[in-house]
Amino acid sequence: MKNTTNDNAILTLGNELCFSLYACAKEVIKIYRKPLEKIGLTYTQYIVMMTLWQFGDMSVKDIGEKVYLDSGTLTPVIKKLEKSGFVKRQRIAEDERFVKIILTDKGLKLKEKASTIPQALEGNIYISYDEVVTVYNLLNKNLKGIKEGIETS
Amino acid sequence: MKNTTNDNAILTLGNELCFSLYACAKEVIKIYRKPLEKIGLTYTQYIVMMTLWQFGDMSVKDIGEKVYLDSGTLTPVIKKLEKSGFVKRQRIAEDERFVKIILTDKGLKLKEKASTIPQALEGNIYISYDEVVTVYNLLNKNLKGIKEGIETS
DNA sequence: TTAAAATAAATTGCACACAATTTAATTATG
DNA sequence: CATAATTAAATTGTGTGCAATTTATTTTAA
Repeated sequence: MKNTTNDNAILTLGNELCFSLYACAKEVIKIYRKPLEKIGLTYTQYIVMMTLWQFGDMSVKDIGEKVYLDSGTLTPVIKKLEKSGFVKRQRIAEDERFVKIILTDKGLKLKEKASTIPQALEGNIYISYDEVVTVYNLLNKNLKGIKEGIETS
Repeated sequence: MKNTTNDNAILTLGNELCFSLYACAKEVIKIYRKPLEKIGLTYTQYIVMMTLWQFGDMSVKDIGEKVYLDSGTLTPVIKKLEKSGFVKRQRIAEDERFVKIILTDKGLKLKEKASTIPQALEGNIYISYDEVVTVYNLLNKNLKGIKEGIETS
């Protein structure tokens, strides 16, 4: 549902919200840094691995659509994951333009270790469970709108 | 109000929320890129300028506290703003450790041009005004908690 | 059917973002 | 009062993030 009001107030507040998003994302990701380092991942590598754990082996393009990153960012990130031994890269025979990213045994095993990562948030969330649900749903609603807005532009 | 529940659900959902924050912040900031480029700013430079417009001349440290960035990021950003002629940098006589960032005439005049920047969000916000208010308040509440949690740790 | 258009990755260049360290200045303390 | 501890910026090194371009491959169309 696209907002088409002429009211300027939402734009001014949206501008403030943009900064809050920017700052809050950075600060929350900072909480993850140390525990992720212990299992040998950066946050960007972590969300790529989570995508592979959840959806299985997939192309760079498909990963990019899930994590909102393009090949310019993903190629070096995935190459580092390969160097760490968590994934393998393989051109797809049916269409050599695609590179399939495949979890190795080591990458698959990492999933268990990574299951403790969300505990880093313990004591670092200052809104209630219901409020987390509310923010989560509204951000995803907005994100979906932006994504579809770009696709159809 | 620190959340101290043992319930694991909020951590799992918090982990998902972290990604939504990360993705939503990136996508919204992307909307700003072109209009900001027209007035000669990046998003990071924009939030530094907004801080100076709102609070007046201040030190690198004080800017950092407002925008959640350290001198490692701010020093090169501010040097670019200086090269563009929007600010001047000046050591404070009373305490030479501090560098005061001072708006130039050009930097002050930019405020008017920048007042049109939030219009970039027109047609790109897919939640209602009330929902924007809700997300904004909850993110700031959480951000405040994290900030105070770090200060007192 | 083959040259043009489209597509997926990779590459390039620029701008952060941040931890860790260094430098310079100020304050605290024995 | 002199040295140690602290503090603010700057520097260094690594890792994104993205627009624009390039390369390789596949699809479309004349």
